[in-house]
Amino acid sequence: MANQLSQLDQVFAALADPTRRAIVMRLCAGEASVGELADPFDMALPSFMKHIHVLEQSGLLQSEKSGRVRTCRLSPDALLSAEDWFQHQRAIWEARLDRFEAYVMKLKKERAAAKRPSKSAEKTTNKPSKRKGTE
Amino acid sequence: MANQLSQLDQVFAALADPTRRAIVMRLCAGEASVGELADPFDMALPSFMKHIHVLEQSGLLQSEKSGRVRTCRLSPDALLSAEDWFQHQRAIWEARLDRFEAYVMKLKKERAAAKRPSKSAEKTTNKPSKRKGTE
DNA sequence: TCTATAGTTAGCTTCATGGCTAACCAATTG
DNA sequence: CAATTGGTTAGCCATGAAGCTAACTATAGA
Repeated sequence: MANQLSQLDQVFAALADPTRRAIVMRLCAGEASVGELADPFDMALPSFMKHIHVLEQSGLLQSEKSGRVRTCRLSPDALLSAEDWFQHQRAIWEARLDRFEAYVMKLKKERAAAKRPSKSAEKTTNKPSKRKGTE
Repeated sequence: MANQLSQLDQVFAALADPTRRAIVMRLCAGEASVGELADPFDMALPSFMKHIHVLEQSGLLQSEKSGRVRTCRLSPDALLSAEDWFQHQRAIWEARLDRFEAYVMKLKKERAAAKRPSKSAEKTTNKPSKRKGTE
């Protein structure tokens, strides 16, 4: 678990660079050699290889050399684990937001009840307001 | 679009640091002051403020000062846009994989047909394999 | 075998990042 | 008013990231 966090460090750091993000996007469409990958970029090969290495060390990329050509492919596990992190945070955030909404709703109701106490007062109708609206 | 990429740079770079990821996770549970946020970390306040600033500039965090206390909250748009990036890549990757699977399936069928041409080759078993099981 | 191709290694610059201390506002509070 | 609290600014330092060139290795092809 603590190990995974350290991998998250590397995955996010890898994806923070536009060149590396472009490489990942390209590899989503299928495997390619280093030369093919490097071609669209105006960059010396050693510099480009550093990016490949960063991606490989982060676990986002696997490569294999046969003859004199190294073929790279995406290894999606790291990508998925990063995506999971987002989904987890979003779940927590949305749960909190649901609670907050329920709280505001309760406040509104109490204020309304305070404004016209002639009406049936503290009704405390707990409307869940489940708001699953994908947004 | 190109503009968004530049924001992705900042968001991913911000999330590459475990301290900042912890701040984001904490803020998912609700807003907090700088002091409250900094408390669990063994770090001088100016250093910590740099992290806050990085998060704010990436668009992940909003803050507001009232009196002498600055309150921070998460602004989820940046988080969502990063999550969108992952989902987009995964969609492409899965589409490619489905095509690849279909291709392998076709190869298998052709090989089976070549092996025993007497039988009427199996009907095109189109198993979509929609792989929605990821979660 | 000779040459061109595809990567690789080594070593160098430059700049950003992440940390620190010290000093400095500006609100609260006694 | 004086002291404390909460944050801010300025400036320093060490490390690492991102780029380059030059030289090298090893395979493929003529």
